[in-house]
Amino acid sequence: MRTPSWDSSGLKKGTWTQEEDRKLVAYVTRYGTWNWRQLPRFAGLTRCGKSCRLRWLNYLRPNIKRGNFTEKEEETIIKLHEELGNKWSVIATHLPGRTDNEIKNQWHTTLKKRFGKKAVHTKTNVKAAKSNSSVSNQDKDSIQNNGFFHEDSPSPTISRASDPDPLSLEVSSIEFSSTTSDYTTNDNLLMEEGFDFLYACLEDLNQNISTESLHISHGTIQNNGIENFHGSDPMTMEHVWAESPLSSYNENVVVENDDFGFLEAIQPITENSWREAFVADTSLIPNEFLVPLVNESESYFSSTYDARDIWCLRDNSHDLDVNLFQ
DNA sequence: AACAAGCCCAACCGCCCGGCA
DNA sequence: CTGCCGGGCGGTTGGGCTTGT
Repeated sequence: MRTPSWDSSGLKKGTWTQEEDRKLVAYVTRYGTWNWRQLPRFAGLTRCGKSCRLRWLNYLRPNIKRGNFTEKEEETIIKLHEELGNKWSVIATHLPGRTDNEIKNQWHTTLKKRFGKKAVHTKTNVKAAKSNSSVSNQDKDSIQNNGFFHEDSPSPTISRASDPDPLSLEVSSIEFSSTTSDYTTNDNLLMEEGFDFLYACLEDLNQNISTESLHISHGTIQNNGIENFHGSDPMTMEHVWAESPLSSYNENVVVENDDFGFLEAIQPITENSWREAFVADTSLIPNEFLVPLVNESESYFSSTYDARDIWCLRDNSHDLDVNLFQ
């Protein structure tokens, strides 16, 4: 779309490349979106945080539904737009898998012309929509929590029986059931070329996950060279887990295979999780999923990266930006 | 085939709001 | 109370794509 360019501060703008997408996906699936502004630096991206956030929310996150809008979806948009006005994010909560941006585009490009004259909304009903909106915070959270649907949310699990877009990034094979908190695979899983690494992991994950009980197999976490960012005492996994944004979700999920520990991050996180101290537990990171911090010239998924190199955790741990952990 | 016009949508921009110190 | 920070949101735009001539 937009021609890549750089602004005065050296940040890249314009169309995202596949490589940038890979970096962002790899980083967010492992670490979540703890702080959008800081994230690009640690994900090896020369983008502003806002741009990363937008790219993730509108394009890369799981459960994004792409392709043409169905008649039913269009009806819903028209109806809700009559009711709510340009509250695209609110409307989006009624259309699982659709982003506010996509709905907005659909309205401006197609629906407005067809129904715009009919669906004139007044200031009054917009106001009413604001104060009386039937969309609860929970509904909003369900679509905003890192792009994942809250397990308590009424939002349905997304199924994509119709018009799948072969180019879409469907990581929707992970379905957060409202009752069992388990994973199920979706035979229709489609991955864009270049993301098969996630596909492969999801398959393996499915084989290695038990839903019976919570079981943490890790022992005491070493400080890994990061000192005092979370207290001076060595932390136990229980502490991390208790403080983890994941702790309130999918507590029945057991990751038996540490190799896929990074996929824990693909689960919903609490609203404030990004504000919490960032814990870089590199012991769980398979090298091939690490995102390089410094050297961008090499392959990002190369096994040549050592976790401690990535996070500057060897002898030069003092190089680590300690502000990140404050 | 070549060109123009319009369509479409990813991405950007600027403002707003909530949380926090 | 106030100012700062960071995410959310709605409006707008750039440019590739499609369609019409």
